[in-house]
Amino acid sequence: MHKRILIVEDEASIRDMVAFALRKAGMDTAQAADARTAQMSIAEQVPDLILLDWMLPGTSGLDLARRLRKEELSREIPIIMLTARGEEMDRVNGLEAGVDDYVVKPFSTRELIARIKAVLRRSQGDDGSGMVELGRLRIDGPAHRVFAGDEPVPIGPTEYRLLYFFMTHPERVYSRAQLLDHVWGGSVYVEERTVDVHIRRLRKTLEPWKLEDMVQTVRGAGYRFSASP
Amino acid sequence: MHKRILIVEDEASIRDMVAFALRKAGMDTAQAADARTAQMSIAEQVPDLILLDWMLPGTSGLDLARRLRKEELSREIPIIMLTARGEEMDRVNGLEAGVDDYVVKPFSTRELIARIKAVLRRSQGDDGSGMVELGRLRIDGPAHRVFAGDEPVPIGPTEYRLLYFFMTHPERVYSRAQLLDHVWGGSVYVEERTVDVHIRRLRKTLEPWKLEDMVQTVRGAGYRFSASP
DNA sequence: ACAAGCTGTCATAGGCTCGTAACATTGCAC
DNA sequence: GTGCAATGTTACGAGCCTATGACAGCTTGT
Repeated sequence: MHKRILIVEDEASIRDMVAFALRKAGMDTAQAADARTAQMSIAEQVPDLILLDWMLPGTSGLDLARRLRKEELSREIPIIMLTARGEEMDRVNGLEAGVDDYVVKPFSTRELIARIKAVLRRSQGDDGSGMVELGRLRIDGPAHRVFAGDEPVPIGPTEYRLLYFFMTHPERVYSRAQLLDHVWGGSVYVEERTVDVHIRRLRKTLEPWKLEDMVQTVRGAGYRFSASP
Repeated sequence: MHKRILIVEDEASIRDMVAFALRKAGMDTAQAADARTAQMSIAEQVPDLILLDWMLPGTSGLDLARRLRKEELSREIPIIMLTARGEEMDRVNGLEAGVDDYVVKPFSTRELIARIKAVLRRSQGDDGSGMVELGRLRIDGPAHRVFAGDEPVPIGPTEYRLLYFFMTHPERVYSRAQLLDHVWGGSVYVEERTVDVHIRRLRKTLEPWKLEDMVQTVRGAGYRFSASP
């Protein structure tokens, strides 16, 4: 099943180059030269992943990323930022905006494709059925249910979204701001500390199955979901 | 360890200028004015990277690139193409031929060197995934985690940053002042002896895996991180 | 309208880290 | 071997970060 990648980049030569490489790698591509076109393209057909240039005429890539995170339609789409050399220092900002990964120009298409595949793999639990499994935990997306072993786990809406995000993005640290962007959606303003509370609640719901250790605190950085202690 | 760069360019003045800049940047250079000479040079000593002019008398740079990709000996050598303005549209062809990057003339030597370093870095196992490995130690940047073999190593924030710096800059001595600058970030003032304490703490966290000898004292100079005793 | 379930915020408690100072050791020059 | 300088160790109080429980406002279902 071919993945659809939306390339948002104002420089035509780079856009074409990337599009060519991706098609050769068996992906479908759509292109946009600016934020407006990008949003129209998304409205028309939701891509599986967005490659987003940092510098865009008009609305910057970062702004567009933030905006996409606020829309229900586009919140779940993974985003990879393309940044020029020297813009690396802004990584932090991008990560806070809920960007999934970065590729620094100049990049080889091989590297780019590897990253794309990595992000797609991460954010899809692999089989596209909506089922994700990690350790003894299993989450059934379509059914909106969580299982520990065979037993169903009672869980509230926000905790469910949080857990779902963690299950689809395991083994990686996320700051409170990132979690807010990915799980809450950025359109709402809530205190960062609120994340702590929901982490606590998630741990508590996992306690009966002794799985609370999967939610790990990384002091000074954020939280991580992992199968290994 | 100096990298060897082969410059394939018919215009002698450009060739010399580039060679001069690269040597100043601590790289070794070899030169060739045409495809035939280039292949002989490679046969004699395999370079770490090839700078290849797009336009060459006789066999074009693109053809040479294709040819090099077919040879077992030269298949893995990264290639950077030098193209004149207006030739950008041909990027696609270059990609197809397995070119790693492009630099458009006229270029500054600083840019060229940056590109070379970026490509070399990528070709050396730094795949941009944020994973660093040295001896039995492995550090996973995105996950913010350290492993000794397969076991996770519990580690605090500062020790983590210190270890991360060491892992990315191994086999080299750093004074306490340098470590403060790189790990603590020059804007804070702390006693130099504080470094000693953190070195001690780092060694202690590595002790359970008998890896404490990787952190080595260089009396009168500072500390060094190394895989060999 | 009422009950039950959720959520975001706060205040407080609890732990963990960090930078220093003080003291112990080691290495080196003479 | 002596003595000085550099490094190793340990202990500790302050400060920072997280965990936790309580609470009032909301939403949903009855």
